[in-house]
Amino acid sequence: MINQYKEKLNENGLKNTPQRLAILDIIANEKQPLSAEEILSKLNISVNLSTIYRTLDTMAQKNIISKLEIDGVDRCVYEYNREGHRHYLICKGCKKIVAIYGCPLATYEKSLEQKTEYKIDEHKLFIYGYCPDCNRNKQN
Amino acid sequence: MINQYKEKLNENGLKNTPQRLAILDIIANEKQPLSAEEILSKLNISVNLSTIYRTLDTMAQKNIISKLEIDGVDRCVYEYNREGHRHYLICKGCKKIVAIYGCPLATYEKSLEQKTEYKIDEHKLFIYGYCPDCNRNKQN
DNA sequence: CTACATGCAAACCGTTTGCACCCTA
DNA sequence: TAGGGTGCAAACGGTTTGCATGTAG
Repeated sequence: MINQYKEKLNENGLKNTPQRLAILDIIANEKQPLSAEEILSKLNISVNLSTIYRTLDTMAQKNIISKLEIDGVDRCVYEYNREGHRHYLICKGCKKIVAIYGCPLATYEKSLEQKTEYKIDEHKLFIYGYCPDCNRNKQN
Repeated sequence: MINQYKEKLNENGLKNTPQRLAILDIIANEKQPLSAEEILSKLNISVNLSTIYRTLDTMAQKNIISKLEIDGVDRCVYEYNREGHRHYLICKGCKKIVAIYGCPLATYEKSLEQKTEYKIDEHKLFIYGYCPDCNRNKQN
């Protein structure tokens, strides 16, 4: 597992450092996107916040992870780049962010490209609501 | 036109001030979402930036306008609430934001609600690409 | 006349940066 | 041992806030 990370870094011309391995380990094992502070709090070794930001930026540039700025969420979150296009389900109560795989928009995108004459290359879909827990609490 | 704005403010229990009318006038006559600074630069009268932010917040709370934070765009933009659900087409070149009416996601949302057991009440779709102008320039 | 609005300046806060030191390859 | 990586502290920049003053109703 650690060796996978080392290879991932090597492939991308990044040096292996304990900080990078620790950050990569956390983000690769987390299903939900995490903020820099959340990563900090999950680290077993001490890493400076600015190092975390720099590491995340670097990895995002190498397409190892993705950086997300979500409307209604006050800080950037970062997520390991797994296979497959995905969208996000955001709980307005607890702010939990869940990735959703599969996408209903491929043909829509094509038709939009024709209509608008834009060269479309990407889209981001964020779905908002209340998770079962928060929804239950709202009722009370 | 000005009277429409006055009524809109009255309806929502907001006092009529020259600042509010001027801001409302600009945002209601603009098809693209605007940032606070852009509104400032379009104003004919002098209004303090913090007043602009406060006015926009107030109007957003009253549902007169919407506040948008878009991934890849560094500041908040605000838009007059017209009829109809809409999405946004963002040019990665010039950062221009265009609203798109019509939505292909109604049935998808329903199915997702069943699958996830979330109470879904909203979604935001941002489509990224290059506008005809920027696309042409990219080729050169 | 009073409660809400505004202007101004300072604070906020997540993120970025400059620089000296460190350590991987 | 050279060049990238890290820690620390300070800067950044869009947005927010406290407070004194202004003004709509």
